[in-house]
Amino acid sequence: MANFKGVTTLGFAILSAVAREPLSGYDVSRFFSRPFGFIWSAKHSQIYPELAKLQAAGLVAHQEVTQGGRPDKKIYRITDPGRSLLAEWVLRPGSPSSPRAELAIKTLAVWLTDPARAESLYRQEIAAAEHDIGNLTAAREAIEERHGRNDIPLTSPDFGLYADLQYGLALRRQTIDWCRWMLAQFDRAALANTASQPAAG
Amino acid sequence: MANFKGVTTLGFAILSAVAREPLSGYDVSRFFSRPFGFIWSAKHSQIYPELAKLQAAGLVAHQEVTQGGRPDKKIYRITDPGRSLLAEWVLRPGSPSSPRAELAIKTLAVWLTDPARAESLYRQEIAAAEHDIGNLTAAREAIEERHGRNDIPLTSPDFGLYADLQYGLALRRQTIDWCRWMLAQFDRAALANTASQPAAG
DNA sequence: TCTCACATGTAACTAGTTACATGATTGC
DNA sequence: GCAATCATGTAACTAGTTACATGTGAGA
Repeated sequence: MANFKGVTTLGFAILSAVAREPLSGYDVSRFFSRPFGFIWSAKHSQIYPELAKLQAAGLVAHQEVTQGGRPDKKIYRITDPGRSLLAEWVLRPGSPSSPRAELAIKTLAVWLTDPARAESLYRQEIAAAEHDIGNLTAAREAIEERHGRNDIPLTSPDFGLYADLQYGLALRRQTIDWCRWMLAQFDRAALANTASQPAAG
Repeated sequence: MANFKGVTTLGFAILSAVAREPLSGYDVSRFFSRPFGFIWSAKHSQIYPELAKLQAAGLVAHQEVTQGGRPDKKIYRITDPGRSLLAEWVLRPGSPSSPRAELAIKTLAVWLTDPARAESLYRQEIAAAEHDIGNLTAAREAIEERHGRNDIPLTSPDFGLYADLQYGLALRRQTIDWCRWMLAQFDRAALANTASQPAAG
């Protein structure tokens, strides 16, 4: 049917999240926006039906929690078969996934446009990446407070998240470096342009 | 209807490709696998219908080429309205796109598994990234031969591709660094394990 | 009063992948 | 003989996004 034994990649993503700690659908949805959404994202409209499928397959189970004032919620936890299947899937060799970066497409066609106006594109990307770095760093520090810095036990549920935050941080820093390189290209061209024309004023 | 004035991001990706030089659907399809597929990918089943839509909108035009032996082909080139629309789209501020890295999900759940067996996951990713780097470097060198190193004119159709290859290379190198960090985490744990147990033999 | 956070779901649509369909030429 | 490259398309399906739908409590 899908990725591995009838479970999709999204299914395994959700399993990985509830394996760390029991979560409601709403919690899973939040997890896949901040902080983890920088690495993998999903909307609640996809999450609720997927949780139902995982439950039908016996990979998660839920417990209804009645709350005073707030709406009731369903707290999902992973089952033993769910944990086994997840552990099995993790060790399978992965298929290469292709990124879909809109900025890369824009860059491909940037030679058609005015460099001075294109600059803001990369400045905005830098600002967005810096904002993400703030969030990722905060999440990472929260984990470092619970364990030692660079010393999270490999068997701790925090280990995977810590490693992924590390990955996300490196990616954003990388993006910033590249955007700065792009801006330097634009500046180089602007300088060459100024030099070839007699200074006015 | 879609992204900008009825044209989807895929449509703009194809427009960006044919803006560089006239291409057949097959050529576009190849472009979105190697070398550019490391940055944005699309299958021919998506490309042929999209080219037809772009043509219906007057953004590209094709010319049929009869070939001896080989099947006939349609060479698409961008039209003036196509070029204008693309240039306009490029300068629009972009929306953040979310990556979907399977390895990141596996990493989130890696604490459930045997570290010694998980190592191969990261070794394979390193090998794949090194392979990609070879391809990207070859493509980059082909451009550097036509222009100077780090001296591609901003108005050359090659500039955008060069910048994107640069981006792809940086991303793959980044991935390798992170995978090595992961392997170091596993080794650290293995060493601690050995140290805590009396040596046998 | 209005927006935001909490909380769960469905419906309609768009985007992307896999599989089907056809056919010649080149190299192993 | 078999696989790969060239060449273009369609059909069926899966995955993901946007919009619809409902309701409470807290704070500005």
